[in-house]
Amino acid sequence: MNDRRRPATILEVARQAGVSKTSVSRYYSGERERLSGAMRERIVAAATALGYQPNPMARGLKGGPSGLVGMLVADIRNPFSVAIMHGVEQACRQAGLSLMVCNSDNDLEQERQQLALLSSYRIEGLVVNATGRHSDALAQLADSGTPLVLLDRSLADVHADEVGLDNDAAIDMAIAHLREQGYGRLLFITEPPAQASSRQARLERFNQRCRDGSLSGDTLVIELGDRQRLDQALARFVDSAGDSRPAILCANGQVTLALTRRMKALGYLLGEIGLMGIDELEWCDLTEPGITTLAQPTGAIGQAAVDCLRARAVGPRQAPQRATFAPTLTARGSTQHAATPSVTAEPSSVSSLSSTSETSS
Amino acid sequence: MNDRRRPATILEVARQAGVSKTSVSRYYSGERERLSGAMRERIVAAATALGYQPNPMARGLKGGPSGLVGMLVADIRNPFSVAIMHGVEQACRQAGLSLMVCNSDNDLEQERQQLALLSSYRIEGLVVNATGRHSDALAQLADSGTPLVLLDRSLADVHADEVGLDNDAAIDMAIAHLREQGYGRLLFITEPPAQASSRQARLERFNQRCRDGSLSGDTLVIELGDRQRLDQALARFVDSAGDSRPAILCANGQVTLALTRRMKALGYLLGEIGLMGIDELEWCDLTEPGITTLAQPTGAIGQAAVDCLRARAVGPRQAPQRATFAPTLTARGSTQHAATPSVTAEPSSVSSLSSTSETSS
DNA sequence: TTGTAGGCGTTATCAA
DNA sequence: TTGATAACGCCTACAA
Repeated sequence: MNDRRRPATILEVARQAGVSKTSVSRYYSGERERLSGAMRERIVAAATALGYQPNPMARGLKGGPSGLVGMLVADIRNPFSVAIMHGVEQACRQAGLSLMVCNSDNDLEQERQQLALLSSYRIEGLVVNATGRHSDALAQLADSGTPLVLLDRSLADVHADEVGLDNDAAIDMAIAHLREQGYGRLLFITEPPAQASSRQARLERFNQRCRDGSLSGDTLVIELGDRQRLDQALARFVDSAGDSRPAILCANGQVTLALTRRMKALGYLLGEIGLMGIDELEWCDLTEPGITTLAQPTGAIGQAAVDCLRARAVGPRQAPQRATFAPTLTARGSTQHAATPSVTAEPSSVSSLSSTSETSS
Repeated sequence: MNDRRRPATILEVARQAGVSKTSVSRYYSGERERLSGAMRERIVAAATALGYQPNPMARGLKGGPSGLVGMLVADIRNPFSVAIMHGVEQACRQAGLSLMVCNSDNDLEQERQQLALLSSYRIEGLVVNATGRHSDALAQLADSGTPLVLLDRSLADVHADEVGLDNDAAIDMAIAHLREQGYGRLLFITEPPAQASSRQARLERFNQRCRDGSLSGDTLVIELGDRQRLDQALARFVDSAGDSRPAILCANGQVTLALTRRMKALGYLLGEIGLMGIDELEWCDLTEPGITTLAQPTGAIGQAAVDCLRARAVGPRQAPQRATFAPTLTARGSTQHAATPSVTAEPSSVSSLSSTSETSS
């Protein structure tokens, strides 16, 4: 077939087919209808013989649609990010779009660069899981008209759609479950919320529920690396519980992981001290007695993100939208103390209370 | 600054600076030295005022270096793939290269498309974790001169460097460890090796060691979804052990996960029946009594991949290279039966036998 | 239905 | 040390 070092160009196809560049171009630009049958045949023949494939760079230069969607992820090693990415990808595929992914690794400078790279490739939309700090690059991109979707974050100064978990619902579900299970004293643990709006939202909601209800709750904001402080806080919290049963609510999967580690290491009994986390992790049913989680519907979130992009690509400039999704509760042993007999029989049998209705606010 | 909808072009910068396009181009193409001080100043001034950034598309059209490296991953949801990706990324960053990632989701057609996309963007190199099946697209890309590195796979008909685990060493280390721990009867479980060369290599080595040694071993090739067959095979294996202690060796992280699930569900005692897996997973120390693993040095592997790319970009056409890395053994409770007292004291204290010397074959 | 010509933003060649 | 000009591969008026 194509033995040349360089890929075939439209001109070569045209020559080989004995037609003009224009006709070949038309064939590949969705105007096949306007070509005669004979013309089409000659073109296909020549193109396949030469192994021709349109060069997106040249295409992009001219300003046509690129069929490209970009995704910028803050931390590729976070399983939650990966799950969302997979959702976005499937949605793209279904829509005939290609997805290119960059990882900013929580580095602002990286984010700048990746953003520049992505935007320079004439992407038709960008799905961003921002590092959270203020980013003028992002704002600029949004202003330039590129459809933008913010995942699990909202940036005050950036004009963009937002898709993510219904944080209020999540916190409420968690609290309700923990109280139902007989836990009277709660500790909410989160990484520093800084500019990460979803962390803020969860923290705020928890605090709010502490204030307005009969809830006896406390919060701990902590850098996950600070093992010493975590251990101390843990001990203090457990001691302070008094008659109430203590339970811990983890703001996300990373926190759940860190906390499970520490609790195991310090010999706390899961369930005796309740443990529950936002984000489902593949090992939650493997570590005895199983960890209760609130799973985010990552597929739906990814799909929604792409939907936003496409809507914005077509329609006129609308006000930023916001789509939130309720999580799914999977109750396991970590929120079940000895005095509460029930699902304990089979470790793998879990009660799954799902509520995946879409909401908007 | 730049209020226009469209990003500034080199021509606009040139005009504003009162110089020619060529000079501006030179400034951004690493030929700053050849410009006079005054010229440089005018250019920077104009460029920053306009917020100018070279357009990679136009650059790519002309054929200059793109500073872009592509990575094609077969399964983005596999933590091992993600770990390697992170390694590749860090190496790229260090080398001043940008990385774009595509996921083929184990789909051959997807792989084709992503490949076309990536290659059309004039990437300077491609790191591929192929789906494994024959891919003429890949072969073509390699022939076209794009530096190519195959991760954890080798494709007979593709001319490319290969980087991955030293599979023979890994199997040998695993077997040695298991025997040391007193396990006399071994079962190696793998997903269908089909075209996945590393699976094949591991399987073959295990078989070979069975034949030439006093090793009493068996192998199971299984589709992970087939729970029923897995359970049966498990039961049969355990029954067949007789006097010897049985242990299972998992070919990769996915297998380890599936097997841990089943063993827990079926009530087998980890350690009583040995369990060990290639690939380290974040929960291996969390599920009692801890799972013994052989961790791949993903950072080193990623770095090596990028090194290959760069070497090939500079140097002349060489014969394909092959770099393999030895894994790191982390012994945990799953390969320690009651009769063997030792590390059991502290769950978090693990004995780590590392051997990260690079080898080549 | 088909073809011609010009331009997208950049780099490379050649001349000044 | 600089600048004019011709590609690069494609798309898109416009013309036939």
